Amino acid sequence: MATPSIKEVAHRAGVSVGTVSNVLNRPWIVAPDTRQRVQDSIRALGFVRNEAARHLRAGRSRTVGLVVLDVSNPFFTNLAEGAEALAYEHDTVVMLCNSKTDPVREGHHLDQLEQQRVMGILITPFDSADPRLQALVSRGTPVVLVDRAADSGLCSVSVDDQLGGRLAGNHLIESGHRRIAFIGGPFTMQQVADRRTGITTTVEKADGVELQLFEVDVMGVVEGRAIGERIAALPARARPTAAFLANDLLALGFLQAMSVAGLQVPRDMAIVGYDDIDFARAAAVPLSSVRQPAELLGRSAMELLQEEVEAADRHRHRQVIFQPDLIVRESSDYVRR
Amino acid sequence: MATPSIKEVAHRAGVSVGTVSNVLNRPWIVAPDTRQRVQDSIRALGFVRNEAARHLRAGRSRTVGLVVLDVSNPFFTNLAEGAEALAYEHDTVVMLCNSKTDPVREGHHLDQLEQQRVMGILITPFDSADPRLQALVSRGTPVVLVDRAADSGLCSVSVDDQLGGRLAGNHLIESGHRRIAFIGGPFTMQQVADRRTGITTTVEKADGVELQLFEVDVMGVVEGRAIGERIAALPARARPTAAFLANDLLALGFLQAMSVAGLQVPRDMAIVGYDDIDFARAAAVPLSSVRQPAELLGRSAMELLQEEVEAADRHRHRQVIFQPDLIVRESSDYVRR
DNA sequence: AAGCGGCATTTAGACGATTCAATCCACCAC
DNA sequence: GTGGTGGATTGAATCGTCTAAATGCCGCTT
Repeated sequence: MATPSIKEVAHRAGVSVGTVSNVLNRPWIVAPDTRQRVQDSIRALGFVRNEAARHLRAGRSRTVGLVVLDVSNPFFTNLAEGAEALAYEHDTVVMLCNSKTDPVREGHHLDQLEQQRVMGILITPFDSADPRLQALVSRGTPVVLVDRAADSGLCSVSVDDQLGGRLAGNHLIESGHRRIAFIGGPFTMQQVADRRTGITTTVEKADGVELQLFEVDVMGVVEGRAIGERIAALPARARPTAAFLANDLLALGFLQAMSVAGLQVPRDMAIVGYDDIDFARAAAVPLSSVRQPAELLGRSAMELLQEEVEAADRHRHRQVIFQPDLIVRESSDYVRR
Repeated sequence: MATPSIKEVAHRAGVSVGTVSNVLNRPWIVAPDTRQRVQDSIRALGFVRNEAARHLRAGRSRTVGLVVLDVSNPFFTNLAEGAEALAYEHDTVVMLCNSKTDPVREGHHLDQLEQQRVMGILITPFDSADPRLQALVSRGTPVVLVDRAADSGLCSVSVDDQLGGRLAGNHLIESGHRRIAFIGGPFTMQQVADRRTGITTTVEKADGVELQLFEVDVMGVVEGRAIGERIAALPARARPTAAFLANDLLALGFLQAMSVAGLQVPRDMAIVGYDDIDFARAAAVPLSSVRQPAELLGRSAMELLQEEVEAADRHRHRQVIFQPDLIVRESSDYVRR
């Protein structure tokens, strides 16, 4: 009843377990007729390899962990698809884990992955300085940071978030905005901090532009809507005329709040999001957004990991950085006099 | 250098491996000072349990596979979150796999999961009659169908898709539409077939209403846009005045195409989608949609699986069916005279 | 006929954790 | 002093697969 093992396959084929294993792993060294007999036996019994046993024996698994901040953010699922595409070619499996921007959940997933002795971990960490991450690495699990630059101690694949912030900032300032909101969070997250730094430096260089900061715990549609309501309720005089949001989910929620509050986008409020997810262009008012090459990020991260795993000793950590693009759509396409 | 094993922990603590294992699994039977010594040793060496070994010994893993049709569809990520929430409580891990509506990829994932001897599999299958699925089950892996009703041979959690189709159909007919398009695919997928049957029966009961069918390979934004362009190009006389799309991604793409083609929604074209994903209400024209309780689906499926795994022998397969709700928003809120 | 090379196959440990029967020891009762 | 009791600990077998070394076998050469 239970799944048959290699032993039963061997018995039925009248050979030893070693031979069966050879058929499975180096079929060419087995005599053709023996091979045939074994293969028949495998089929007849419905034998399925036991990955746990292989893994135990081999000492390393064929699974890669991918820990992202939010699976319901299309940015991360696109990223995951990129990673998985490459994994597929290397006959490895991707285990997608959702930390929900929660260090506790993140830690839990890392523990699980380490116990599974995964080949390696791709992670968009909540905090890349987390000592637990360091410990993980020092205990021998290769880690590649994704969407987050590492210092020389790790491989990483990221996008220049400060540039992203500057692009958005420049665009809004050039469009004549003088009160701009930056919305994102938590500010301790490097991605958010960098995007903020980017727009901050731009604003500081310009004369008479004020930047208002709004922090959220989680960057989802709901939070964007909430902040939007708060801002819409401000007296027009104090209210920013443009908002730069640290991701598109926030921006979409924010946009909804504007429409509910009866504010016109982009006339009363210009909006720029981040990530350029597919839904951005389908929004009520098509959303301007800073585009990141999500799939490429995932793919490159996996590439670096494969490299590290295979080269093992002579591997040098690398930090790959991509450039973001600003995509201007209707939501910010309005020049303020 | 390599991760230490239980043996080294035992040696350092001056006890046998059995004792270490006891500290890990039944700490209360170990004398307090011995326990302390072992725990210190564990900490000092940075010992991490080897899941592969545990699994091999135990014969069953603590992982559940979840195979969905499209991870970038928020419906499925919501569903995944529901499943994972429950898994978390049971100290099990969810492995999220993306079949991309491709039987080959689906098969590949099932193979991988079976090799890993997962506790069980939750799957939204491409084709629930697939003999491979049957084989999998007969070899002993518990399977629960998700978003897809099973016959008595399996547990399943689904939503009444025919009802969903009828709700959409009634709504559109009552709004005065006489030429309605149904768009989805592949038609061989049960969910799609049922939604279609639902609207078809409704249309047949009404006088003088015509239903036009459009089939797509994959239900994504891109495909929706393509079909939208095709339909927008029809002469107004032949063009349907309303479209019911088998998921929201299609609907969002379709909506975009309407706007590009200069057709007003809902006046020139009413639109009803399916799933009611978060983005539906944030769309250019807020989208009417048939809502499915995605998280609940995931949660319930996991519940059934846990039940099957634990009760083992005295388990009776159950088919849980939820009811969908029609959410009417602006995209179909227009009565045609 | 003995020896040898070469191929096909077998044998026998690992791998790391779990578990259960067996052992050990201290203490108490008689 | 003997036997018993019970709690703490140990030892050894086991899970399924892989692999390196060993064996067996055949035919060929010398």
